[in-house]
Amino acid sequence: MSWTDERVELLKKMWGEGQSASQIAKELGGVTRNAVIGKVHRLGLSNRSGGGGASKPEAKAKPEAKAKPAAKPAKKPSAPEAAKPAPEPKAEARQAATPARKQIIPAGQPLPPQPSANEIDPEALAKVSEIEKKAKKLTLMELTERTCKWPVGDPATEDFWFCGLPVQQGKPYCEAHVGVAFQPMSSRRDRRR
DNA sequence: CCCTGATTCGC
DNA sequence: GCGAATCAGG
Repeated sequence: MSWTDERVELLKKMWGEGQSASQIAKELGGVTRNAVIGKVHRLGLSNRSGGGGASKPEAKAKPEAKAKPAAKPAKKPSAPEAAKPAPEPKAEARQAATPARKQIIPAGQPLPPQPSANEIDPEALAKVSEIEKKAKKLTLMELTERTCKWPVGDPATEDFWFCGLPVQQGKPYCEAHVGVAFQPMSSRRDRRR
């Protein structure tokens, strides 16, 4: 693929819209995000500003200088995550709803809380039970830093496994489980739907 | 690990 | 001019 006028045009348009290089590359097809970025630079629109006279008095001379002009408007408009986790459940003392068992988990690492029939958004719970069907059902040893560490079932039984779905970046759980793990305290009180 | 853009450098 | 490889951040 070559950079035809049309393709360059689309590139400019998308870049101007704040699309990421990978998105643009995907849209164009036949190119990688590297190609897109390279082109963007060659076109001289690395700085997403249509301003016009993008004066660049200084450019090279300092290969080590890592200047951060900073110009990140809003790349990811999609972020249905508003409420932040208030109480990080890192505490090990969080064993609420295991029916009646000595949930003595051998692992030394902090394990996630049990679903606890607490009061959680019905929706969130529904979501959980839903995804638990798709769960990878991993064993303790199969867990990685990229797998949801939400435990399901009774540790003292064969019927015990970890969710194992892809975690939400940063978090220890998948999206669904993050939902019930980090309850916005707001919805805790006076939550009726 | 996933992602982002920035830079380099052989082609 | 091109873009893979690499670098630097998040």
